[in-house]
Amino acid sequence: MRPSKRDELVRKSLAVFYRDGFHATGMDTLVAETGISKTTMFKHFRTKDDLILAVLRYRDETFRNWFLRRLDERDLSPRKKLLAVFDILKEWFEEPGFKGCMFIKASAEFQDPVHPAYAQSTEHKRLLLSALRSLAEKAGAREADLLARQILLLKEGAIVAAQMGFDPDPSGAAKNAAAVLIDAHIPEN
Amino acid sequence: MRPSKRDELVRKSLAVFYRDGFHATGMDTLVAETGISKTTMFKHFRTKDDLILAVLRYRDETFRNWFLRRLDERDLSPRKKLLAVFDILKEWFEEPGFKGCMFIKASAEFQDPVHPAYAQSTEHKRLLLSALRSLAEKAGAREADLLARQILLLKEGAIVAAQMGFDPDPSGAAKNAAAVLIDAHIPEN
DNA sequence: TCATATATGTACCGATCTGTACATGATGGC
DNA sequence: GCCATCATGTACAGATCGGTACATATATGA
Repeated sequence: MRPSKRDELVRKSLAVFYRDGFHATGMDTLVAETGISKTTMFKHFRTKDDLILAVLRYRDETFRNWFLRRLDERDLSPRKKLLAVFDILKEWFEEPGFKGCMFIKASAEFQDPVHPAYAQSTEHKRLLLSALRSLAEKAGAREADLLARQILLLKEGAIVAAQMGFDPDPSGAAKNAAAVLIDAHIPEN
Repeated sequence: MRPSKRDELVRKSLAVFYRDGFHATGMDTLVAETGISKTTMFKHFRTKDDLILAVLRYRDETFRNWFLRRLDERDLSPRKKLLAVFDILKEWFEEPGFKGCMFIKASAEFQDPVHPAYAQSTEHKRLLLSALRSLAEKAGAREADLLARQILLLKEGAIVAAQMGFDPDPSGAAKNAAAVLIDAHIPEN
């Protein structure tokens, strides 16, 4: 397996960036924490920003795959899947090293809309939104787009609340709210 | 007026931190952008972190005062005030330099729960939540605490959506959702 | 007018930042 | 065994980081 060192670098850097932030993490810290030499790093990525972009791409793939796969594992109706979103969210929040959403944080540190990290972060959310929209359509929602956007708003709000710790049970409150919205948008069967 | 220079420093630094981020803004940048000498800065604040904390305190005061005052200006019932939250949010989003919530960003850059900037950010949200809870109680909500938390989740989600730009009308979608929740929680009169 | 407090400009400290040069070591295919 | 590739360690460049020393204004109040 040729490019395994590169993947290892991306995976391990992700953990450090996620824990400590992007600007706050120097390349020397990455050397110390990943055990990969600086020479090798700059051979695979021309700049720190390039590495950050690769990390974000990797995060988008793994997180989105995990999330959507987790949704599909359960053999639920589209309607119930929309609710199950918040059960999966709860699992995530309870993971030991949970520190919020990497893309929210990336867009907070790279605010310039022209910066690729910002664009990448927005794209991640758009892809999730599109998955939710398709679920809402399958569930027969009257205004599928609106419902999907509202569920995404609840999800993002819950993530922020979980990260900042001002709500005792963000996923629970969000799930309860989502249930009310779903009932309002989808005719009971 | 003795401490006017200090206030000026806080106000002007806030603008730069808000626009460019905390770690990404150096003290030399602050000198250039505020026109205040570095010597003076370090006479008023022992460290950069101390300045950041003063900025966050100032932001908490001004933003929360602005938001709650704006709510009270309109002579609405508590129920309608809960909805008006999202009209005020919309105003904020449409301001020229809008770049998201300073406290979400602060807690993203200073993730250590022990860091005072993190604590300060959480406190800001708690204070807003408590204002919403008191509104929900006055409105006669069955589960005032839950309703307030859900409205706050929608608000935070809308802020993230507005900052990242993945939703065409975050405040509108959030307001619509809030209306449904309010109707579910508060008996129509 | 004199004393005190506050602000400024410049020059600098040591540490850290991203990124590079270069010589050496490991690895694997033929 | 040989060669090309990939990884490593060290050492460093040039810029920027947060923070300080010090001498000089500038303003205020008695």
